Amino acid sequence: MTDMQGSAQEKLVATRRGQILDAALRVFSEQGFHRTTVRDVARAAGVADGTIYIYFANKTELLVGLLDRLNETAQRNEQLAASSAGDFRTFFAAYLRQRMMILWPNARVFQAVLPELLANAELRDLYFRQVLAPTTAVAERFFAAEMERGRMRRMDIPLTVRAIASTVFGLLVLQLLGDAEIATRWEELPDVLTTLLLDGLDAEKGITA
Amino acid sequence: MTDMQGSAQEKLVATRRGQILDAALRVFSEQGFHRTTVRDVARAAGVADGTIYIYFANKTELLVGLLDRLNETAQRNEQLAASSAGDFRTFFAAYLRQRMMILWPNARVFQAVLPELLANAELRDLYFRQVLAPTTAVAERFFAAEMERGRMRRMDIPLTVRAIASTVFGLLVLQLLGDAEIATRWEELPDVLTTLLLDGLDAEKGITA
Amino acid sequence: MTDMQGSAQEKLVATRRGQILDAALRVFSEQGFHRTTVRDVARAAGVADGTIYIYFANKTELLVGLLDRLNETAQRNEQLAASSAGDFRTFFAAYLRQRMMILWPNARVFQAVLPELLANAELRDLYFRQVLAPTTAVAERFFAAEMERGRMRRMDIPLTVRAIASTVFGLLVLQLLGDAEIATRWEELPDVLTTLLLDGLDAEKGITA
Amino acid sequence: MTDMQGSAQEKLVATRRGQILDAALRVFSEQGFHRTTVRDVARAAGVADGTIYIYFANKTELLVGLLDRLNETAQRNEQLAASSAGDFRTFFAAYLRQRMMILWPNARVFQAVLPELLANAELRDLYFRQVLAPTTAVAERFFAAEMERGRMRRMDIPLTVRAIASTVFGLLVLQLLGDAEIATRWEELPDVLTTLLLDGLDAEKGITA
DNA sequence: AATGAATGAGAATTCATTCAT
DNA sequence: TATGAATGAATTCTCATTCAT
Repeated sequence: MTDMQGSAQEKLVATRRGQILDAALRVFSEQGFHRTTVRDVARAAGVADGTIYIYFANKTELLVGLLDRLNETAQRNEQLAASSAGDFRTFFAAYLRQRMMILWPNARVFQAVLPELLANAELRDLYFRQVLAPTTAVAERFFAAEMERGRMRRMDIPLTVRAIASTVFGLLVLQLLGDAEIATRWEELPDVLTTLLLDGLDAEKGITA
Repeated sequence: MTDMQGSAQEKLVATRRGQILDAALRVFSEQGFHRTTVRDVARAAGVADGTIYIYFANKTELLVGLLDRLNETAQRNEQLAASSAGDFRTFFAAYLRQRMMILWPNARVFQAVLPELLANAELRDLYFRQVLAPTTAVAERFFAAEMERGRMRRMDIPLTVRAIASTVFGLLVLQLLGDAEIATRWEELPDVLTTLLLDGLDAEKGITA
Repeated sequence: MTDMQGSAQEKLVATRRGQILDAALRVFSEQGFHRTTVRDVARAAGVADGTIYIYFANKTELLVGLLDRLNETAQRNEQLAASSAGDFRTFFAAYLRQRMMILWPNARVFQAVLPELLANAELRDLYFRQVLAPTTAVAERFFAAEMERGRMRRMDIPLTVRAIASTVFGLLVLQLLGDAEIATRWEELPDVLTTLLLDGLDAEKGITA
Repeated sequence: MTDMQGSAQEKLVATRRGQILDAALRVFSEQGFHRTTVRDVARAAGVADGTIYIYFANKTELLVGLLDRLNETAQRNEQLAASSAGDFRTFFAAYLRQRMMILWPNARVFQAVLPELLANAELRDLYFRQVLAPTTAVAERFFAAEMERGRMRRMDIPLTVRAIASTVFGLLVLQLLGDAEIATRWEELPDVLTTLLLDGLDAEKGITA
């Protein structure tokens, strides 16, 4: 019984945390982390100021909480790409699309979190170690395998992987900076990117093919 | 004589402004805009707190000042790319290298400015209108011309231009987020990117060619 | 119950506001509004600096708060004078005495508030519209009625009313400027003023009568 | 020669001081002493910030300077009233008119100086000792003499003198507080006041006479 | 004498965090 | 648990005053 109480309790706590994080996401992404007061978060969550501190040690932990949820999303989807059946083009297109599908719905989260991530060394390291580095490592292994199998041109794997990740990530940042074209035509991007990154810009190639 | 006094005065003011902006760049990029106090900037610049306000209306104007210098750098180098002699590959490699040569030395500036740029809507709009939009427009015209001349594969110009810009910009951001690989091997990137973006990843193409 | 909690809450808030206003009155009247820091008020009220801002939007609102209390006092006593039974001399003596009884206990408030009232156009307008103009209008109506009834010499009502008000108000100001005679003999003033303003200085009149 | 240089010098200094005081009067009366910066005064006077400190020890001395000029005006006119020929009514009307003629052109000076006079104990004492007390003393002697001569009703001289002074002074303050009636009809006031203060309000007296 | 850049003490205000209820 | 009043450290910005030119 105590056990069941405990888990009901835990679920309630998780719900409350989630509710506060949702509020934090909303206000942080609108006004930025620093311009947002804990009171803003509390109001948005419909709780009192002090209640925030029952679920989070301090204001920064709200950001960490958002980061953790991002991390979970990333991890949940990491396996997806592993199913690399078919030819390289199919694999790559799927890979790209999946990467973008993770990023796009989290645009608001990035708007909320990225500024502080760039400015706060501690947070940056946390994110790098927990999210970026593992993701990069996984991608490197994928691409290395593809290259081994001869399905991909021989290239510098670490830099290429980072370049591809950057293309997607950079598009997100550009959009966060106000680029409307990217925002409105996001769904078209996977195809454009697939062509660009698989076939390249060079006309010679395209024509010969 | 008054004239010369005036210009000497102006030069002194410009020097002082520059000295303060240099200090702001240093401390902002290290601790972030919000964690840095005006006093930190003053100390770093070797002046009194109040002196800052002789040259800048408020703390945010320090950021705008850094942004303006970035803008000037960008504009100074905008013409360079216009010299598009030779074949597309040469043009593109030059274009890429130039883009990166602008960004790389300004990595610190971006570390200082980007977080606030992402978080502050007003600043964001300023940067977008003054820097991003014009730069994108110029690039679109370049690429459109190249495509017309048949030197480049037919592609969606707006999205492709943004994708390429994002690749470079995203690499910068990824590096700012702590990726050591990008930081240490930055000089190798132009070549890797040229291959990636001109020829693509697809082994078929590479082999057939 | 919620209702009672609410009103208890409100009473607490009103108490706190009053406590802070009392402190503000003390320190403002001693050192002047501008020479007094918010910290001074806080210390005098026995609260922390920040607490002031829970009850007042800014330093000036403390002054407005004092002004409002003055206003309330004035309004509460406005009716009193309406009971104009008896002859004109009785009415006038009562009127004068009442006017002075309102002013005199508020001498400190005026010391605190008047300087800023004279210097701050916005505040001045507020006070003029909320207190002075209505009070003058009421007085004009009283005196006009008395004149109509033939109980008072025919005179220019607006200027006479202002002259009488000024005599009382001016005595207060003179006392605030350091005149000890007025301060020590305040209670004798209503009688002296009644004689002066009803009978005049002219010996001829006095003798003939 | 040194002497003449000296006096030329002195005249120049006096002129400069006057120019700065005029500027101070203008800006103080518009914005109030505390809301006005030394830079405001300097700009209004058409000199540099530092120049102010060549002629005045500090900001408060500007106020003292204005007060001194007021003092001089008062003293210059003190004798005027001494010419008390004719009957009491003529004397009193002349006295009143003169008092008001001193005050009225100095309304701006009072707007500039009075708030600080009320708020600053030191300044208040200075003004009281240098201006108010002597003026009151002179007036008391005048009125005492008139009373001795039987030209004036027997009254409490100190309080009556203060009451009369307050009527005039209070009208000025009321006008500074925004009363338009007083401002527009100032010239009519001496007559109204003469009637009020000499004959009184009481209809009985007026009718019998 | 005049200037005005530089100074730095000081003030208003904000806000993360605590804690009694 | 939840509340929100209270706290007071911290921060931005102002401005009287100084002083080298």
